[in-house]
Amino acid sequence: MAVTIKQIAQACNISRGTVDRVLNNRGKVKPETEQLIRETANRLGYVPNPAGRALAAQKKNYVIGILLISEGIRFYDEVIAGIRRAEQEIHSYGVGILLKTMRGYQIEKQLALIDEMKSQIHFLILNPMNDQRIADKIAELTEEGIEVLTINTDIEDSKRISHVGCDYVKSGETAAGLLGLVTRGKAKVGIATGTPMLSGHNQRITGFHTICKEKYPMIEILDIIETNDDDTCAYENTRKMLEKHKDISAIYIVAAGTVGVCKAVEQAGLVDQITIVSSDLIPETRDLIQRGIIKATICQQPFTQGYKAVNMAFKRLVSNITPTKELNITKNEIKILENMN
Amino acid sequence: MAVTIKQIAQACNISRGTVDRVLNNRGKVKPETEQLIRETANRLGYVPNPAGRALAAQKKNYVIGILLISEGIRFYDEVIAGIRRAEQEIHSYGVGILLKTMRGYQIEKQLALIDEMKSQIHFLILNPMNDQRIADKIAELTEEGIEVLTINTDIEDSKRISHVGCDYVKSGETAAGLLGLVTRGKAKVGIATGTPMLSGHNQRITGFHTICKEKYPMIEILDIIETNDDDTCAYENTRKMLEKHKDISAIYIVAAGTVGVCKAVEQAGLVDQITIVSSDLIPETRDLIQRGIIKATICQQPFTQGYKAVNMAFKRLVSNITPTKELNITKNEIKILENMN
DNA sequence: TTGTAGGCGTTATCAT
DNA sequence: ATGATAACGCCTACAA
Repeated sequence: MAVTIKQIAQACNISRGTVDRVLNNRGKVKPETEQLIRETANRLGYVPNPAGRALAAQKKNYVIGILLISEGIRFYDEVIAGIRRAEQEIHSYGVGILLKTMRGYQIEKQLALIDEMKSQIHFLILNPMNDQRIADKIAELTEEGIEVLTINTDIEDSKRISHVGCDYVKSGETAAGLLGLVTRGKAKVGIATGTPMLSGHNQRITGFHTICKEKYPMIEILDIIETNDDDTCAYENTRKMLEKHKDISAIYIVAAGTVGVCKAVEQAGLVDQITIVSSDLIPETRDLIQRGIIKATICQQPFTQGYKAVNMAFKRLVSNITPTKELNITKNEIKILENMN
Repeated sequence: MAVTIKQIAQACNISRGTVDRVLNNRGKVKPETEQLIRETANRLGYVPNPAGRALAAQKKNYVIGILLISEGIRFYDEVIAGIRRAEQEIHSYGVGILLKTMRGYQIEKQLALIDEMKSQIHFLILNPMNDQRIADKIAELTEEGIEVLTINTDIEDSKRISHVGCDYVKSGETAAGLLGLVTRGKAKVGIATGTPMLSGHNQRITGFHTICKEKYPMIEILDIIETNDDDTCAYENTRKMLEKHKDISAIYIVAAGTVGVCKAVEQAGLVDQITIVSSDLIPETRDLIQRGIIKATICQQPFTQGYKAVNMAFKRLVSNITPTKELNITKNEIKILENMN
């Protein structure tokens, strides 16, 4: 059986309370006592019992706040599904979830929503914009004892304790690697990105570009258009691109707007000529794969992102366990018709 | 806060002990009391608190037995890694793991090992051979209060409470689907299976065959050889196959023996002509992918299989939670160079 | 600075 | 058939 605080107390001829004070750095312990306790704890290999901790932590009624820029973006449905699943599991431990969502990328709005949530939460899972003011807000929250974990998008030089998300560069590399295989290394590609304002989108393009250059020199990137993560815009710009470049043989869809891009390709009657690789898997994508329009899509485990983020927050609050890794990277999964689901 | 036994007891004007007896079906309760308690529990939405249960279960010193036919098969390294990770996590709950491994497919040996473990364990995770005697043994254990969960390979018509493993048919379908994409639907394929004695191997071939027939009529299966999951045998038989069928343009490696197959292809100087798709990802496969010999491999989340199996056993023992699903199917992941790790 | 005691929810044992 | 009580490991408020 595992070592307990009680056993350490006995071994040191001291009370449980004091051992607890040392092990949880609550101070007010004589240095030599502390020394002794730490040594015995290490010697016996003490590992806190999560069940005990959870039980004791219940009275605190912890709330985990979550703020996502998810409105109007279907991708987040799965992230939220993961959050809900985790919520069920932690509910019986007396920990609750406060989920807020927003639409669009306005810094002020995000700051305001964070402030609004602040008083009701003990931890924040944030889908941040990459801006200094957000980083400052994270620092402020941390000061006040509310730690922050970023999800899906990270933010540079901030005090967030950890990040859960995919490796966007590798996502682009995977898309290129797969396209290289499928086209036998020879293609003229049009890239449909979301917006250059989101680093994740840019990183995907970087990764895609790198692999093309290094491994598939015969894959040529003809054009890069923006969809603004919007299908109408995607349709319009793809249509123009197809008119401009009659020799396009492949399209890499970096972000949302998938339906619009594919509509343009279909209407131009180019389905058989153009190999389309997309990103993420929403129901519409599934449909397009089933119809053979999209050949493959690169996914980033959105469910896992939501589930894992909540679980890390939970462990931090209830079991006082700090995330071991600063970066928790989800897999870049290749989905084709046969392994889609 | 969630509803507790105590609250139910108060609401019914009765002691916690009785409520516990009802909720855990220990009998010795007056029918009308039972009725009342069940109703209030449902009405209030009682969900047992896992932390409380875990704490109380500790004194039992549960041991989860695991028996794998893993010796000499590198694939299982990852399964075992998953088991070890889960072991660490459940250790502090006072639950231990007893892992036994065996080599080769002799029914008697497996039966003997199960008997040997029986007295020391409270649950068995089994990698079973598909034989009636094993099914009978599972029934016997279940009778005696030791429930059984199958891992990686399932067994028909047995009393195992659940199964963790991949969908082998879909694995084969995925391999074919990917090969179809890469070869643009036109290939002459040689299949290297392990042994027709293992249903998983056969199911992969079935899936592969189905997709070829339905979706890629121009993919022709020229030959099927056996590797016996052994590299020497794989090398020899691949060599012969390559001599016999000069026009082979792709190979699907169904099971182990990957290194042997690839060695034969390399020695025949056919690396550039033959597209190889394999199954699973051991270090040697990784190397072959890096060298461009293998283009893609279909994986089945071995780590997750081990981890999940132990966790389900743990929950069953400690929290009295029966697996919701009878089948827990892991994903068939497509790995190419760029998303391998 | 240190010790004591009670409670978190569940289960087991012993008494009634 | 039912109730009372102690125990699991941890945390905390209060007492010393």
